[in-house]
Amino acid sequence: MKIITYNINGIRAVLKKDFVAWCKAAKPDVLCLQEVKALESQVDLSAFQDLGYHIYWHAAERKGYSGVAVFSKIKPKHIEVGCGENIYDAEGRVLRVDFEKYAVLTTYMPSGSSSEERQFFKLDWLSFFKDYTKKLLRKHPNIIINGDFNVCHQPIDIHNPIANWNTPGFTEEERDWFTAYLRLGLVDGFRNFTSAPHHYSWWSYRAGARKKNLGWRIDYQLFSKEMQPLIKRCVHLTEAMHSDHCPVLLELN
DNA sequence: ATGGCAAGCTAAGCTTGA
Repeated sequence: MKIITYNINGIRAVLKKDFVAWCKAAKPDVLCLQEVKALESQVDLSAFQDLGYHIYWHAAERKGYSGVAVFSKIKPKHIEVGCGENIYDAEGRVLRVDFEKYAVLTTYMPSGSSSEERQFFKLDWLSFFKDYTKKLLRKHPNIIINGDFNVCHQPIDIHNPIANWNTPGFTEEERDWFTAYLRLGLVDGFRNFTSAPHHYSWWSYRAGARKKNLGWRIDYQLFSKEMQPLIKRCVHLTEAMHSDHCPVLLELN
C-alpha cells in the first residue's frame, strides 16, 4: 500500500509537465495533493480516472488559491471534506478519506510568510488543528495525517537553522507546537526511519536552491502509534520535479 | 541582510508562497 503526499503548486501547471506519467509510474494507492490551486471543474482528470482513481476535492473559495485533493484507488467508506471551521474551510485545507482499517487525512496548513496577520492566522490554525486532531484520534485511532505542514520541526530539518531561527515556519513557537502535536500519539514517518541530515521536501525556486539542496522539511506523513506494525518505509521522492516540493511516500501493509 | 522564482489572479502588475 503506497500513500503519497505532494504539494504540487498548481494542478494546471503540473498537468503541463509529466504529472500523469509520473503518477502512472509511482503507482500510489492514495495520492494526497496540496495547493491544487483550481476547482475540480477547471481540470480534465479523466487520465487519472482511467488509471482507476476515485477523486475527491476541497477547493478554496478564492480562485487559484490553496486547495487539496485525494486520488484513491480504493473507494473510501466515508469522505470528510473540511474540518468544520468556516474560516479554514474557506481556504480548502483539509480532506479525509476513511477506509476499513484506517483513515487518511491530508492538509495544507497556512503559510505565515506573507504578513504578520497571516502568521497569527497560522498560529491560531495550529492551535485549532491540534485540538481537532486530539478529538479525531478518539474516533480514528488508526490514522495517517499527511501534507504540507509549513512547519519545520528541528534544526536537522532545515539547511540553515541559525539564519532562519525566527523565520515563519521555523519559529520556536511552531517547533514546540510540532513536538506537542506528535505527543498526541503520532509518529513522524520519515524520522521513524532515518536520523540523517540534509533531507528536505521543499526548496525555494530562487538562487538554485534545489540544485544546492538548500531546503526545508515541511511535508510530513505522520501515523498514529497504533499503526506502527503496519509501516514499512517512508522516503522523499526527490526525483519528481513538478513543483517546489517533492513527494513523500509512506508504504505500509 | 537582501533578493533571487513561479503560479495564477487579471489583463501589466499584483498576491502568495517559506
